[in-house]
Amino acid sequence: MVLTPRAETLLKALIERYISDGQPVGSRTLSKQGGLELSPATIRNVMADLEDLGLISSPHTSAGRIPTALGYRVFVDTLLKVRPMDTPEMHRLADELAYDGNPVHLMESASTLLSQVTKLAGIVMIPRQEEAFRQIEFLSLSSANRVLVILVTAKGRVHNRVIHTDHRYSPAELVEAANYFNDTYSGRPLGDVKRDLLGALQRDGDAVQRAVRNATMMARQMFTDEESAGPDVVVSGEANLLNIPDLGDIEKLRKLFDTFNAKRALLHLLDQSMRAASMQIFIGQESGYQALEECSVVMAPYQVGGRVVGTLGVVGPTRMDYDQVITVVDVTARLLGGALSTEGH
Amino acid sequence: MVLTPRAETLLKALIERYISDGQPVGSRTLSKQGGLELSPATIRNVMADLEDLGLISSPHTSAGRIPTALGYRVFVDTLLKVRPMDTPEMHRLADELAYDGNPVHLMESASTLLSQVTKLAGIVMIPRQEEAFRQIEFLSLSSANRVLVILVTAKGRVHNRVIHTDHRYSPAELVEAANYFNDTYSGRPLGDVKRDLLGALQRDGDAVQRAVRNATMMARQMFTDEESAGPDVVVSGEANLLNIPDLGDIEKLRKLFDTFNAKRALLHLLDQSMRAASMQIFIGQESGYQALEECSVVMAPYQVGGRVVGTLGVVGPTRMDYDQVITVVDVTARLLGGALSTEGH
DNA sequence: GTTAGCACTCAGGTAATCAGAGTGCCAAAC
DNA sequence: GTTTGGCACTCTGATTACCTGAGTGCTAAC
Repeated sequence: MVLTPRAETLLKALIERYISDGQPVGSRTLSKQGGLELSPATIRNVMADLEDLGLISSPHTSAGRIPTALGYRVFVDTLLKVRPMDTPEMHRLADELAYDGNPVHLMESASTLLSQVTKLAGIVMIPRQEEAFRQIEFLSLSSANRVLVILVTAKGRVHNRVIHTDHRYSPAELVEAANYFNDTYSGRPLGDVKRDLLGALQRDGDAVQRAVRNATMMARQMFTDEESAGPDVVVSGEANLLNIPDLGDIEKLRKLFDTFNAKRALLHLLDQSMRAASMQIFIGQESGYQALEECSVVMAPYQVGGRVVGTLGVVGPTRMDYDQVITVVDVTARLLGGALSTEGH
Repeated sequence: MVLTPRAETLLKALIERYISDGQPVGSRTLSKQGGLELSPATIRNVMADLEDLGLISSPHTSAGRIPTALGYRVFVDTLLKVRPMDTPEMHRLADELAYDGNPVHLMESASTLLSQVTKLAGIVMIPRQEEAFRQIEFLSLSSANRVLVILVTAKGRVHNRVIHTDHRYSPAELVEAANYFNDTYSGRPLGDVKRDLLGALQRDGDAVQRAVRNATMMARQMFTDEESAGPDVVVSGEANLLNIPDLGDIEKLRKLFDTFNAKRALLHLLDQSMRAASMQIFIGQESGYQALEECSVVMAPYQVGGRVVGTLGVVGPTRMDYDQVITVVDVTARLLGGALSTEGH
């Protein structure tokens, strides 16, 4: 599929017009504002070619043409020259990203930012990275037989949990238990630690010292159904999608909202985007999900210290302002990565 | 406004019919299945009376009648005999309420439960109660100059935060600081503690011992912009509302979704419900919020140990199945209270 | 290759018509 | 006096017919 330069500019003009108007675009309209000086008739010829190539189509005989998914694809891949965002605008965005030290809040803030600027739905994935064990502490609570277990990971994330014990431990016992644990497992991935603990269940002999047994027992409770769940997703601005006439069919909207709630499909897309390590755009059915068939998804991974740690993006109707969305997603990804790397270390 | 018994049963029949059908109800329909043996003409007479009282109205001359907000009010207050839920059904609900020890998960679970059973939107408020201080611990992290502050409240909730210090503290210093703090503030409300800390800023003289100064400084960081925010709200099942033909106007839906996101209106309603200490029902504009004008809200507070600690409910169209919703909300409130009070104590 | 002209198609709006559902009211029946 | 049957009236919603405007494809001329 090779397009003449003229066909290209025509296609570009048509798509841009359609994106801004939402109406099928006819030859006359294009002839007047398309930039190139051609009569409607000529334009009709070119449009017929474009239709043969599957880039545009007409909803019915006597309406103008609208881009197909393939048309958008070509537009996005080869016609769209994304202009870099000017610095003042970028600073404005950066200011919106409130960082209060809590990474989850930061993600939420990024998601709202995306949805507010684009007027579409913003999504941000918070990956639960496989972290390494750093330190565990057992803290006796003043009420009987309860111990607070605090787990600090190598990245400085803190998990805690109150567990019930069969008897009251002395502070000394607790310290001893913690020491054993910290010596043994420091630096090991959490997954390993967990596996070990479950294995320990079996080989607990009488031979093992009490401190070890105590530590094992308490730590095991800590790890039991600790949210080992998958990564988490923040979605915001779904309500924006209600505004969009393209998604007129309420049934489609419903499916979309269900998808947002289920989040499985989103996770999959986000995951793909993680791997891709650069911006990805899914147009229409390209995402492979029925509910997203009339939607496009623009996603970009964000990095901290050169490593991809998560991904974010925007979901909207196929007819979205790709130009704007792409820059905003790109910039937000960079800003988010930047904000995260200023996190204490 | 006093209704004859006949008018009452008629109103009841009409509303029940309208709730299940969604169509304006005419005299013929009512004559056939209304329970009472009357001709359409008679029924028309009674209906005219009901209309004069403002309990029902007709969308236009030749449609049947539909209940007004006032009509629903009377229906709910005096006509509806809510039957208690049967125990097997109740157990089924109880099973849905998964309690994994995390109260927030429990609330989310309750909200989903509400929305799934009623097919409407469920809301649960998680009040940030004013808690009392119980215990604070400072834990030296292996990386330089970072201390993990752990705060345990009287109710056993744990907050933690990593703070940066100007120099490295020895374990002994940390213990000393914690001891000072625990001795001084044990049992005091968190608000007091916070106030004290901010005050301490001023009267920090050289006279004060080092341990005290250290403790104050670290604890102050802990309390700084600790989410002192208001209570939190969990909303789920909003997507259910997309299904409902009553809210046909997409603009209204949008407003509703915006309201859910903003949550301010909800908080206010929930707050009212907290005070009321028994179930409350807002029909149509009774809630006082524009966005909820075509909605009803059914809320009930839930209690732990006889004290109201939060409130939950359902939002749906004015034309909702009040009978079902009321029992479900009631039962869920009791279940949630029950589940919460099995929480360790 | 480009353009003007022309016949053709189709969606969407407007108006007219019609059936169905329901009401209000009056007079007769109970 | 309450209830009922009957009848004229009203209004919605569906169906149909019609018309206009926008747009196309094709052909022939430039």
